[in-house]
Amino acid sequence: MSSDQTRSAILAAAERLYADRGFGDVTLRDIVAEAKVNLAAVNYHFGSKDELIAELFVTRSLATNRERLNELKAAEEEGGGRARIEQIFRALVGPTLRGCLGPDSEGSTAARFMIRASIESVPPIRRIKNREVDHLRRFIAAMRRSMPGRGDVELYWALNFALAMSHHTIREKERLTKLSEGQCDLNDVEGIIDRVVSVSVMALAGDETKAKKTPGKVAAR
Amino acid sequence: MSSDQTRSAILAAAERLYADRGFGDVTLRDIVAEAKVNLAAVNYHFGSKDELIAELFVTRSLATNRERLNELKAAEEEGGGRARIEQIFRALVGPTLRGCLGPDSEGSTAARFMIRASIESVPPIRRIKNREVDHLRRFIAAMRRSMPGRGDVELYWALNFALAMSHHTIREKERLTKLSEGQCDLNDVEGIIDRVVSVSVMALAGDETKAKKTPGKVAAR
DNA sequence: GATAGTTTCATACACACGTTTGAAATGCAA
DNA sequence: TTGCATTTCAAACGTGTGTATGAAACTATC
Repeated sequence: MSSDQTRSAILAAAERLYADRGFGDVTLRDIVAEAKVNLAAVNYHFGSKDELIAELFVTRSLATNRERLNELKAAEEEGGGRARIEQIFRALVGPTLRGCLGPDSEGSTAARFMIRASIESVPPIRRIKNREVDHLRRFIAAMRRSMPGRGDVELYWALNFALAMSHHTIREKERLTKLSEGQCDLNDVEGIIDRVVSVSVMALAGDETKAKKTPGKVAAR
Repeated sequence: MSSDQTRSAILAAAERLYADRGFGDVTLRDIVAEAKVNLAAVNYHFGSKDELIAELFVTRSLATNRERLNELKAAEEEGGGRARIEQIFRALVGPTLRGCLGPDSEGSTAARFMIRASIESVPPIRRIKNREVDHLRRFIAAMRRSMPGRGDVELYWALNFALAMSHHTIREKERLTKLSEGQCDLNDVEGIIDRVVSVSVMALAGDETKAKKTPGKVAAR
């Protein structure tokens, strides 16, 4: 058996098991059993368990980031260097939501793995996530070009909220289904993207006075 | 030493250690060393490690829920049974944000513990969170009374997004600080609450046509 | 087909973990 | 003080873990 076959058998088995049962409940012995390879193969090919997890996450994460940037680039070219703000948000949250929700969501191991990674947040994955800042800066730059009137702070908050809605919906999709007793259709991915994008745009474009400082009534305590 | 002293020494030590180093890195032996009690005391007083964690989380979580409901109740009484929608969101996200962000955030062990619980999501805590649905239904009911015109689905989504923004901001506060190079002031809790509430209101009250279905341009792929 | 390099394999290591045990100490009521 | 229940303690148990080892099997090159 060639080396690559073993490597990818391990990767596939690990991703499947992690997706199904979470990081906490899956041991190397489970993985090698599923992959039908020897226990020592993991350390031989990946160095350690953490590096295996990291490789899994990096692969999927890079793919998503590439999709995001492609959409962003397309939107900017279409607008001659300035994408419409709505399209920027769409490029930001679309790929993730499409990947993790929707029709493939149940079938796709990759999607379920990324959901797990989002929920459980194990050390090697956290380490990688912290390097994602550069990637997000590209979106901030695009937003700045798109809405030169807004201060940077407003842009950061809008981006933060867009990611918040997107990730939280993925993380808590089961709770939302349960809470709404099935009334919220988590399979209608495009509808969800529309919602998230629409609210994100409102968060940024909405009432300027409100966005800067809502005097608001202090809640009773 | 009376039984209660040992119990609370364990609780305090555990909360402090979990808050500082996370659930994954703290063992029972660390806890009993910090609490200066015997190893067996944990199992004697709590039954198991998971039950200790659960008790910690339940205590803090009940306190937050109580605060939330108090604010909600006050708002509804003030409005004669119908709270303003803005106040409902404020009651929902205010206590959590105030607890986990702001000036106490660094000092308060409880706050840092709850942030950890939000980030790491360990099994016993997940189990408890799943029972939180009933609590959220009270807010849905209040929202329904406040805005009888809206369909339930819209209410569920708005509540989902409000929690999303609140929790994500807490979870990722360090990344947001890093991304914005300190320009987003995570210590200005009331300002953050204003932002979250304002966007939540917009998500619900904003353009009806938009909220139901944004035709929107399908993103380039 | 001999040789060097790569990959597999069974096995064991070392250890950290949560939990259990049974005796000792302590508290408390009669 | 006696007797009984509660609480503490040191020690060990049993298990599951990631990792290391060294020999065997395999592969490719000459």
